[in-house]
Amino acid sequence: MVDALLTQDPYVKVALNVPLRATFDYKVPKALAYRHHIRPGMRVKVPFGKGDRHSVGLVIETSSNSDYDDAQIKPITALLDESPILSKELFDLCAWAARYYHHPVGEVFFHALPTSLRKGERPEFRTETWWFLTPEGKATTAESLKNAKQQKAFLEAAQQHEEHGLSPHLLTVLELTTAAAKGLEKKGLVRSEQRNFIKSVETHAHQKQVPPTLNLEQAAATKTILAMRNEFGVALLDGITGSGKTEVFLRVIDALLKEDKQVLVMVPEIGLTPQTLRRFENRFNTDIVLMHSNMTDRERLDAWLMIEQGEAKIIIGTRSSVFIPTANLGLIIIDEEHDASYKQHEGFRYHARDLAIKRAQGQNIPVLLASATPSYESLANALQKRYSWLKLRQRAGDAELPQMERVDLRGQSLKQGFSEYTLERMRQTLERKEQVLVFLNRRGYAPTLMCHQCGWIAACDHCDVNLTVHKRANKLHCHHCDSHKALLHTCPECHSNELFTVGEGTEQVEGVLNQIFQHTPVLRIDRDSTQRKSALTQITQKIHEHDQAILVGTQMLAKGHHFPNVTLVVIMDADVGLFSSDFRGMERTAQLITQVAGRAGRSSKRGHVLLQTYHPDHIAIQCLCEQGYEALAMDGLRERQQLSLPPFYHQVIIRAESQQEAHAMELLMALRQALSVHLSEGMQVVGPYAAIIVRKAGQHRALLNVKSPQRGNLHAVIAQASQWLEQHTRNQRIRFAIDVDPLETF
DNA sequence: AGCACGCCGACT
DNA sequence: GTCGGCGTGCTC
Repeated sequence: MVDALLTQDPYVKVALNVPLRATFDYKVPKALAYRHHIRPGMRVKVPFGKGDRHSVGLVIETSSNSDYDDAQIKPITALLDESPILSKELFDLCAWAARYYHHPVGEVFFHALPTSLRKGERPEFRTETWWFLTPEGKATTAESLKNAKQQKAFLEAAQQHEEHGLSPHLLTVLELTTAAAKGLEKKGLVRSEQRNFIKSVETHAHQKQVPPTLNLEQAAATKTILAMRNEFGVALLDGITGSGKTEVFLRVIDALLKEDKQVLVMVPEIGLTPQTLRRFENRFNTDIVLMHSNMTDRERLDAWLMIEQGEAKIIIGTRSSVFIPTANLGLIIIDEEHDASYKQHEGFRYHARDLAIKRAQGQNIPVLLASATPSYESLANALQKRYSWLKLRQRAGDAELPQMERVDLRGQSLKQGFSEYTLERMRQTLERKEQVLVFLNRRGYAPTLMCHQCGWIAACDHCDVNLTVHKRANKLHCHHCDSHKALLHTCPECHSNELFTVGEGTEQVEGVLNQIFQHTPVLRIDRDSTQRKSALTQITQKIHEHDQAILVGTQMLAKGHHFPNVTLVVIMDADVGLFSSDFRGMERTAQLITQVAGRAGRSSKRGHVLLQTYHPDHIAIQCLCEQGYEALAMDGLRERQQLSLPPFYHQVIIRAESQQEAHAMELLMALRQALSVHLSEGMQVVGPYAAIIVRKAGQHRALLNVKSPQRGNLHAVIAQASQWLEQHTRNQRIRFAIDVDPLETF
């Protein structure tokens, strides 16, 4: 004990959940050091700030000395953990992420913890009361309690479930009351026991299934992945829609479960459909834990503990589950790896795919990236043989790939955005009792409201964008800051009442199609129509009920849902993204079109895709239609290399926001000046330039783009920049953000 | 991020 | 006279 006292460092460096890049030094009280061994990864309660304010902090390191004057250093109030709450691997991952993304350490560490643990609660399961029969209860006949009906029923149930006891779940199912239980407890016939809440096996919907036979490609992919299973490595499962990627997942998971390993399956934010979950549940007779944003704090902590203690073998989660602690992780799968929702867009701007790879490296396990439209980054890695490239090019059940056809809109008279040819093809499809999917990535009724007399356009008061017309809600809505106001009928400038809409959104298209195809149900799938909890399930149900139907929707349609009877897909505006100011515009559009096109013609019927375009001869549109996504991506990568763009060059964007128009820009100009002496060969600084939408939610936004062919010197410069920014934004009302590997550059 | 400190307008 | 508005500065 005396030895422990001598070896314990007198100071600890603590990370707090504040947006500050510093850690804070505290003293370890002798009494605490005598009883406990404080180590990195443990939570502590510390005084922080004025008054007797306290915060929860995480010990980063123990230290024999401090740069601070000993008199100013406060002692730790309490030690909250007996052992580190973060494993060595996760601790290192967070520390690495804080450095890589130049984000305040404390915020990174606390981001990795469920809310209740951030607040200092104990990492314990919620307990629940179970009821058991006592020997006296066993000897008593239920009949003797006929005066107390509830107690009689309870005792009978307890006798029936003598072996395992009565769980709260059983109590509800059997309609038993706790009042009865307490009554029987008093009589000494039953006793209660507090047990950890663990997702109950009895609620599991497992049905034994015969797994389908794998085709040659699937079998080869499965074999390759399994051969990688004992060491770090990345495989890119590049499989067209319908090629059976999920079946490959299931086979690999099955093999790992047999070795008693855990598998983390990451899915995009909206990709977590009940369909996906059911598919896993039907296959595996093991607990599957979900981690997503709609869970309560309590549910989250219980799931976190189940995974940490190895009770749950399969984890399906969104972005933040990359930080989930595991007992024996064997593989990370990232489904739809190209999806932008893996990157956090504010605050701690990490990319879950990239962090997953880093994590796997630290734990020496493989990663499986999967997509029908892999990101250019991953394709580049596959080309350079850093990833194993596993291609699935065959569709299950001999289904043919959808045929892509361009519809030339030039000189055509359009009916609310549809060419006569498109409408005719829709008619034919519906007559065959098949379904049509119309894709338009624009919500609302129309993107613009304009005055016929004076040309006034409805714009947002807080952002530099036009307001979107939502006719059904009778509102003008800003899709950037979410503000809305009542739909106007007279022009506020010239008071004419000749206001008209320009362009089409899904709401308008839904209405138009309802008029044209009066006997066909038209169903809309977008954020507005699926806001209510069960709305999406209801809509998909309706789709399956009818033979003919038209689905109208935004990119929500591209994610995960299967519509087996859709044989025609109409892309209303294939040109968005062709002339985008963002270099990733083309990649995004190609992914979206390919994903939506993949919804068509799954089984015996071949699918057709119509791309309405004003640029049928555009090289990209042509390439996508005739040669497909991979060919277009290869062209795109060549172009990226020539233009020194990612993934060949690395980028960091520094964003600044200020109330005052010029402040953000001036700050970044000064920063650029300050950085100029630190720049090395090959580095470029672009900007500062105003954001495309300069004003968003009342803030004026400017950005500075720093590029380099090497990561090392780029990070050195950004470290300088972050230090400079912390100093120079201290008293001004300017906010800044560092975005490493940004997905958006405007 | 919080929170306290501090210096100027309309009110029981 | 004060209550409170949120600009400014600091947290080991």
